[in-house]
Amino acid sequence: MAKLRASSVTSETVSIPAQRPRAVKTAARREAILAAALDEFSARGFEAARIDDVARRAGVGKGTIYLHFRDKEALFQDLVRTMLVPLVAGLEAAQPGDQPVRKLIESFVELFVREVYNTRRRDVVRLILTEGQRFPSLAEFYYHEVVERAMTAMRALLQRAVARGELEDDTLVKFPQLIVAPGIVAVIWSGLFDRYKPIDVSAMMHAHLDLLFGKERAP
Amino acid sequence: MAKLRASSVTSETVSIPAQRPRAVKTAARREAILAAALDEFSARGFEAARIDDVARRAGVGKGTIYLHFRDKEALFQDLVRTMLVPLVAGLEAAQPGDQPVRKLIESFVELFVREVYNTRRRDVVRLILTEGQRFPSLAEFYYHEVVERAMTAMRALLQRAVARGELEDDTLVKFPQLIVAPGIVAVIWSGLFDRYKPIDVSAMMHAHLDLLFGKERAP
Amino acid sequence: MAKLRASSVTSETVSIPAQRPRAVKTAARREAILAAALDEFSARGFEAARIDDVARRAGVGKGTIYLHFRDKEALFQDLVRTMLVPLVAGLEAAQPGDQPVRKLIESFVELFVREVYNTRRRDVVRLILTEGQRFPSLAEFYYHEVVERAMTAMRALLQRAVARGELEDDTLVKFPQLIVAPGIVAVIWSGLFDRYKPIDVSAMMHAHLDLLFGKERAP
Amino acid sequence: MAKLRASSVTSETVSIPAQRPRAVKTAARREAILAAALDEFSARGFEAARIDDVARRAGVGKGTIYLHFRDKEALFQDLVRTMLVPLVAGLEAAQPGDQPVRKLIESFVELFVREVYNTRRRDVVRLILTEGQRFPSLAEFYYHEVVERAMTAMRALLQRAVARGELEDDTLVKFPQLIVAPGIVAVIWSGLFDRYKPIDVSAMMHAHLDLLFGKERAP
DNA sequence: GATGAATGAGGGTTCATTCAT
DNA sequence: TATGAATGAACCCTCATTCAT
Repeated sequence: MAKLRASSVTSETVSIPAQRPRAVKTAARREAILAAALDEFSARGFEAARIDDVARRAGVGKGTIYLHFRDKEALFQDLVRTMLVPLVAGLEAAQPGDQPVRKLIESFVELFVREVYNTRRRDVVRLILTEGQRFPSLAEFYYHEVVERAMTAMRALLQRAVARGELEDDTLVKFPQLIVAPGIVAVIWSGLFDRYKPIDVSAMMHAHLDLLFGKERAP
Repeated sequence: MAKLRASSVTSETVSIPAQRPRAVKTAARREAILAAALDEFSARGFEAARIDDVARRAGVGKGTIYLHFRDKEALFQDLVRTMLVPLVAGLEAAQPGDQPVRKLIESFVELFVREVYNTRRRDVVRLILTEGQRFPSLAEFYYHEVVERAMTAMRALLQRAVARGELEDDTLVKFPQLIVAPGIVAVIWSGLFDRYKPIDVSAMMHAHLDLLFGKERAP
Repeated sequence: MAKLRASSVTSETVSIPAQRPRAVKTAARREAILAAALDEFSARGFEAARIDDVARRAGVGKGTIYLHFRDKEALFQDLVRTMLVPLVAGLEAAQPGDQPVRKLIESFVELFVREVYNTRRRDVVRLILTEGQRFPSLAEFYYHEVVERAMTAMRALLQRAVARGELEDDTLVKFPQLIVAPGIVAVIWSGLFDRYKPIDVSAMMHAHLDLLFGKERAP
Repeated sequence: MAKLRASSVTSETVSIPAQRPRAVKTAARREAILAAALDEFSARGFEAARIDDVARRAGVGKGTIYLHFRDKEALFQDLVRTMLVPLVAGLEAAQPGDQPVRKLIESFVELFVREVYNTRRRDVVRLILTEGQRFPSLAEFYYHEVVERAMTAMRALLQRAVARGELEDDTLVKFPQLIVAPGIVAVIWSGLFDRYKPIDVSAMMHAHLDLLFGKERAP
């Protein structure tokens, strides 16, 4: 599981307003803008979010945003890419080793819960799901850089599970989306219905794995 | 399966500009506006959609829209409710009879594919998923009127399946969302990635059922 | 004083929806529209008043208004002329006889209070004062048909008062507006400040006459 | 009379587009907008005036207006208050000294003619008279801040005139509005009828004073 | 670099007017 | 004659983007 560590992913902004080299201050500003943009885009959607509010929230002038991002759309796309690409990198670095496939997938699920669902990245993922259609280049990027690669990796893994007898047949190999479907649903659900009925992602996803792989024996 | 027919749902507008009573023409106009609105909202999202374009597409003057809907948001919400509520009614009318639960769920899945996924209603569902967060009243309506009721019905059904021995345990009873998750994912996917890799919902959902209930014996 | 009666001025609408000759019904409708228009124009001003509200208030369809008046402005101008012209006619019919001038002017003041200030005509006068500037043709009409004629008549009267020794000099002959100024002010005041401090026009105008002509001996 | 000087009131905008601190330019812009707004509101009335025209006339972009004023109504109300409040302050600073009351009132009349009637403030006053009814908060402000205070001051003055024997009785004390009535009428008249018969306010108001206080002996 | 005042295209909404019924 | 659904010009206001300071 340690192998699935997404190391470079925990970039939390720390602001020490003391004397720092220009480059550092610039980078910090960029981070502040991205964080503010995530807040605003998540709360109101891409179109309704106002650059003015992003600036205010980031504590910078409106013009400053345009020093870092060409326009509103670039800010949006950079935001999405900046916050998800490192994660994907982490994913690809994962070494199957010789564990049972189910364990690996469980690790993956836990990584998702820990590093995505329980962080701001959940909002980024939700933005892709909700706004992606209006940004074909983003959808394309995300498809080729994330979805396709993840599915390929997944398929290899699942194929191995079939070969090992961990899975009865190759149904999942054909539709690896089924593995992540509950995660997607949880992200959507949390945006729409959490106030009415919060969802326990971790429990749901493990239940899901039980259904796919058979119930785990109690430890 | 016939019992899951959603009969009154196929209202397609046909325009014969001949002599028709005014009421009919007015209703037809309303339908045209709703259809155009669905197109525009789906293509660009709520915020970016322009009333002007809806009007043009519907073949009416801009002011006419305001004779039928208080404002842009009312148009959006009416659209969503108008197109989904009849379906829910159909769902609730479904009689379990004495069929195996799996058959019932298959019927449900097929109804979804036929009456939602393969129709304009897929776009309506997608609009809820993508815009619902910005319309709390819509999310609330949809949660109480559709999600909650559907989950309750589902749970009863699944409970019966457990009692009958059709399901090994009550995992699904706890997370009935898992039944529909692939459907949700398919709706999202079709908006984002269909151009890169179209998805076969029906096959995926049946594969999903195979995983949950065990593979069906070949017919 | 009886000579200043403005007889044909009390046209209050009475609606008997029974069988009436067409012409009568048409005229009644016109009256209803004018009455409604006065309400709306007075309450909101010419620009802000909506034809729709006038129609609703008059109990007719919106289109009906256009059967009686060319457009919104014609409605406004007809309204003003319809309700004031008969009054002016009454004024001109006044015969000085041989009464003291002060008595005549008092009669005039009382006519104003009774037939203008205490009736809907006050609102008409206010509309002229507040909207007249934007309707040059109305201002012109009103100047030539009412103001100029009234001033000429007034001047003749005042000249006589000077000749008779009822007035010390010809100051008022030069500025007959001074006679009516308090009436104008009262009309304006009643629209702006009556809720804070209602004004007693009659008392104020008689006080004004006392100042101009000397205090009347107690009766 | 010098005591009634309304000194800080003659702020005419002078534009030297040279190097000026931003604050100055911003203030100048605000003034330009107010001046343009007065033109447009006076010419067409509040409702009919277009923000676009105000902007064009002020030589600024449309959006600029909204940097200075919340909306059209705020622009209107700020305009009225900005241009009259300093004057009222001037009024209140007036010291009666020991002059005859008539002299004081003459000074006041002359101040009105000089600083109101012969300036743009006449248009502001006219706007209050013609639009005030539709802006209750403005009417209220104006009543409490100007009318009421002015009337109180006036009454004190007139009371003194009675005590000194300058006035025969307290008629004017009861209706101090009679003092200013000709001024109000002149403002209205100038908007409606000046093109047909211009009015000599100063002469009219002095004639009015003659009538109230008795004719002045030639100097 | 950083700012925020200024801009003006754009879009939601209103409402006078028309005209088919 | 009477109606009110339909229209679209008009207009207020917002907000992404620019640029002088």
